[in-house]
Amino acid sequence: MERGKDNIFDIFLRKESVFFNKKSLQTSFTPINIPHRQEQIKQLANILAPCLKNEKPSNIFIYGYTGTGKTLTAKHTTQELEEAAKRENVELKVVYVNCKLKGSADTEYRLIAQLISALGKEKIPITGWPTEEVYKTFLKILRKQSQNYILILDEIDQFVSKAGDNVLYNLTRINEELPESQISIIGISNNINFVDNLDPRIKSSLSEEELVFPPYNALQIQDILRQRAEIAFNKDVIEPGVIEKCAAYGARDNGDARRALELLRVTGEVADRKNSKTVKLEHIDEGEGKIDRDRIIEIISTQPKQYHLVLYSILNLQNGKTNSSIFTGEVYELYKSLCNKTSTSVLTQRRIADIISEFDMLGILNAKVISKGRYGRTRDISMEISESMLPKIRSILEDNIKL
DNA sequence: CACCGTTCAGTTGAACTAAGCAACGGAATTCGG
DNA sequence: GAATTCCGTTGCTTAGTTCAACTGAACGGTGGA
Repeated sequence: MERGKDNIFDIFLRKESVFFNKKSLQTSFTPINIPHRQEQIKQLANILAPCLKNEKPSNIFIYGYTGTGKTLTAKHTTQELEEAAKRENVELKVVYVNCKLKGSADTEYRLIAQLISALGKEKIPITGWPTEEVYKTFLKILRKQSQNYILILDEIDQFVSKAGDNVLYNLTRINEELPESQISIIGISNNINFVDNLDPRIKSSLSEEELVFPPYNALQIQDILRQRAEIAFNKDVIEPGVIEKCAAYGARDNGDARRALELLRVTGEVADRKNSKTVKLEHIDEGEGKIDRDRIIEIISTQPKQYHLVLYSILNLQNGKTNSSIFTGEVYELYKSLCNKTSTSVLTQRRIADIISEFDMLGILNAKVISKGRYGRTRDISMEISESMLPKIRSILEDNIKL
């Protein structure tokens, strides 16, 4: 066969795209300058600056809703700081860890292990060591080089709700055992009330300085989108009003710039798929639906099998009876029979209750504890997912369960 | 009718267990002389 | 006899289990008006 002639990817390669460089719309992208966060960057820089003179900067706590640029600002500022430190010949190391990632940094042991692997080549086994030993290794690495360390702990609230605040206490105390180096912590949290439930000692040392990121308003999001769109799209492919509408979408959602960016990206993809030369307003509506779908499908399909069985049970129960509530007991019964059918080991009701409340936290279910009076208490469970997605989800689950 | 103790079906926290894993140290095996 | 490999033991984390205390309003009985 002649090379390239009938290759199915040729269509894809030759196809014209509205995108020039899609990367700038992805969440991982760090732009050179960050609009409407100059104030926060300046504050953060001021707080961190002392480490350029080998003094320990205060620990910092950053709050703000999702998509208000917390992570971006922290990364950007520390990056600049690192560069400045290099110029000034100051030893400085910045470590970023996202504590939310399930199974990688959601326990004390794993968080420290993550920190260690971020700092160097030292290997920590997944399990088997005493946590104390992991701390020792961590300290050893810190001690090896006398320098300043800045630890960025992203989504720290998620971590503490799972693993407790023990680690934070230990981390804040480490400085006492390290005369030659200093570590400072930047904690990032979406949850404003998070520090209130913290041990007062940790609270005071962790939030020596606090930074609040206000939500962006629609105009600010527009600026952000324009800046990114400049890089992301080809010239003149975006029709008037598109940016504004995407921005409005983000602004409606607690000033969430991330969602607005995502929407713009997905909208562009829709335009591409429709072979449209420009990104039109009507593409947004389609993008808007797709964005939620993608997110939920992503979450669901990455869950383990037992979770799928539970969700599938709930899905079926809801199908059976329209609009009346589903209770934990029913879910468990159906779940058990599903386990038998698929020859999966049956977990206890205790665990299933936990799984249900995890789904609740993920926003896939709505599970509220109610009392049915003399008929006990239970959770009132309902799906939080739009009707139109259910078939798709059902097929994902069925695929995974292998009925 | 208002009040109040009972009751149910889970919830929730804590202690416990099994499965994996790594390190340790002694026993068994290998090796070079 | 020293070096290396093997293997059982110990001690750890973690997901899940077991145990038991707790919960909160509907039910139904009681007494009062």
